[in-house]
Amino acid sequence: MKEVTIQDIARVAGVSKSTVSRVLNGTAAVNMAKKKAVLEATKRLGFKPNIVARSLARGRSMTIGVMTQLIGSPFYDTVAQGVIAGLQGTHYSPLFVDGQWQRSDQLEAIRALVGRRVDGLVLIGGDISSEEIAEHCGELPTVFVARHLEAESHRCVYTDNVKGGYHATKYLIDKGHQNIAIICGLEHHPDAVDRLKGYQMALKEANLPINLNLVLSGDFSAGSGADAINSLVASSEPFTAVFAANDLTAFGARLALDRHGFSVPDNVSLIGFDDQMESAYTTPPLTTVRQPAKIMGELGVKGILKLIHQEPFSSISVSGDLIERESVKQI
Amino acid sequence: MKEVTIQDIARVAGVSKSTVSRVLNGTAAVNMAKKKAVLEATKRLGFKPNIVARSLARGRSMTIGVMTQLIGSPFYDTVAQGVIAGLQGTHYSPLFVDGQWQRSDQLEAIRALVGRRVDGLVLIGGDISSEEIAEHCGELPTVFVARHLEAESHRCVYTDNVKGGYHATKYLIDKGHQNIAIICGLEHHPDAVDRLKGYQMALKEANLPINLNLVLSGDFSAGSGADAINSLVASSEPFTAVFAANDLTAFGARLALDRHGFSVPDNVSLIGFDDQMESAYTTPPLTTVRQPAKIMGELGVKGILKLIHQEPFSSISVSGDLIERESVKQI
DNA sequence: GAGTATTCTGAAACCGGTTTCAGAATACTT
DNA sequence: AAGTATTCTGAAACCGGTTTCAGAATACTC
Repeated sequence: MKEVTIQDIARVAGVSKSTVSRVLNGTAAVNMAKKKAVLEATKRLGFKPNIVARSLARGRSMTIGVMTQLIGSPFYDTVAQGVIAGLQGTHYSPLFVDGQWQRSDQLEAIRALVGRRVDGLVLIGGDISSEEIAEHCGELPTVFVARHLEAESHRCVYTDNVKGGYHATKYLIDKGHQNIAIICGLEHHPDAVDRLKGYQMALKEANLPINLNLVLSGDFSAGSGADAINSLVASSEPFTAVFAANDLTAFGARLALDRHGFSVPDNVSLIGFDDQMESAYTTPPLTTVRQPAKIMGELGVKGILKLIHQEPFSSISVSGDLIERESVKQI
Repeated sequence: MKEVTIQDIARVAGVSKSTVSRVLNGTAAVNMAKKKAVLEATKRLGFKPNIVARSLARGRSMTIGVMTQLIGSPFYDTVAQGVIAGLQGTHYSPLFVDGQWQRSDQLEAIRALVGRRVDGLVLIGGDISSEEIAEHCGELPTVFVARHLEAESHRCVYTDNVKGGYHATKYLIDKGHQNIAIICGLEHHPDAVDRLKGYQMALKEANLPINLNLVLSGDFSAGSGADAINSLVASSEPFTAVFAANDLTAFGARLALDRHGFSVPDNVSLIGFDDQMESAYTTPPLTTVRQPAKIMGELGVKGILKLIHQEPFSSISVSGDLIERESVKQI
């Protein structure tokens, strides 16, 4: 099926290509009669502009490339939703690629976006370096969301994970807990190390010792949460509260605690991080640190649009709120 | 920053554009020396092909448009992951758009993809009609995933939701339950009506009455699951088991049951649908009907690639497995 | 009514690639 | 060595739009 082109319309309407283009884009005044003829032909032939050709000619594609880490990850998905929402009503549309948590895939994904000549890049999370970004993106307007890079501190939207980890831990301490375990996220993941840092800060501030037997490794998955609890219980190290690096980990921990006969929150208090959709409906509902993921996505979009229009933009740090539900108990 | 073009390479390597193109694509034999010169210039200048221009010239974009319903929905995200996995290693890359569950957004999204001249379309879920598809997509190779349209029965990949609903209900009946409530999904959503149909089928087959007081409305959200249980309990209609239209609904139901003092599974058995990631870690772990979402995504990709290469393809129905965990008890 | 300013419009160049076509260079026959 | 087949290669056309430019048509001055 041959697609209808601007040329066809020109022929039918009895004008030149240029005039058709002008009418369709309103880029210049056109005689009323011709304008009408063009519009009618457009409608009659069912013309749909070829965006590829237009992008090439204009040198702009009106798309924003969005790299996410893993479609299906509750947190990153929510950020992505914020990006979608933020783009609503602008003339830009998002083009998503998936980094699959892999450095190589991320680079590949970015290359694909750059090759498609996106007008801007929103990178959600990930762990590629400033140098790699510079090499691949050059002058392309770029904003980092849910990530804070020293060298890019003029264009990041992020939450302070140290503060978040601190708040969570402080909250447990204020509730009278002293033996607080932490189940960490991926070892080298910046968010994970920051949350751990916050945990340590809060303990230190309260003059509580940092007991390495209570620092459990994990990888942000539910399974790792369960494993961590299993090994903790096996070690018979006493504890009354657990801070999980994210909600998913908390879910796993919660089940494992249950298996070992610990009730949440009566025997053990549990706090998560993220506030994913399901967390309000676990039994008991999970107390957690909410990251304003959607808002971060929206702010990222605002930022990229500013950069595209050459307006100034600088990093924004949004704060996570502690959502008190029922998984933590005063002792 | 001016991008490096094929013309620049031609100049540096002392050959014509055509030759550069031939070397880069391997479309024709080229003298060894020139080939080398071209490759070297390419590397030295850091050439990155302009995919927009290439797409225009080739008339193919090497991208597959993927419309999902809502980034962040556990089930659809898993399908999307299958699509990503299926495309791995092919030369196609996915371009995601989000239908936001809205008919208008879906049409808009499809228009955007068609305008970008994607080579094929994978539509995950949604509720636009065959006619609308025909109008917007024309001859464009298209595959429907997680959806079964009568008029498109030559290109769908779907699970039999009637069968799934039947299995779930039958399982409860086999466990001795007679008063089985169902919390439905969105009223006009095909998956929801099919699951309800399966529920009714199983009851009828077992000669159990269909008690309309046990048919609760819902919308696939956790909140609607909780609401449904609240109104069910308020009605004081006796029940011993609940079949939720999806896992998220089951989570909400589980919490509400807990609030009303019903223990799962001791007082009430609960079964879900989808088997989303979190379901294995609820307390108790949720018995559910697993939809092979990822596999469906992969099969969808296989299908679209076949269609693009003009090979035959016909609909595939995959079956959901019942995953027995601990939320259902024999009575 | 001649001269100038404005508004329209089509031809042609352009965006950055691919592909056709025909001629040049080389290799193979006899 | 002449004739033919084969392999390479560059010029030019093309993909489907946008934009520049210069000329045509119209409107406005005095």
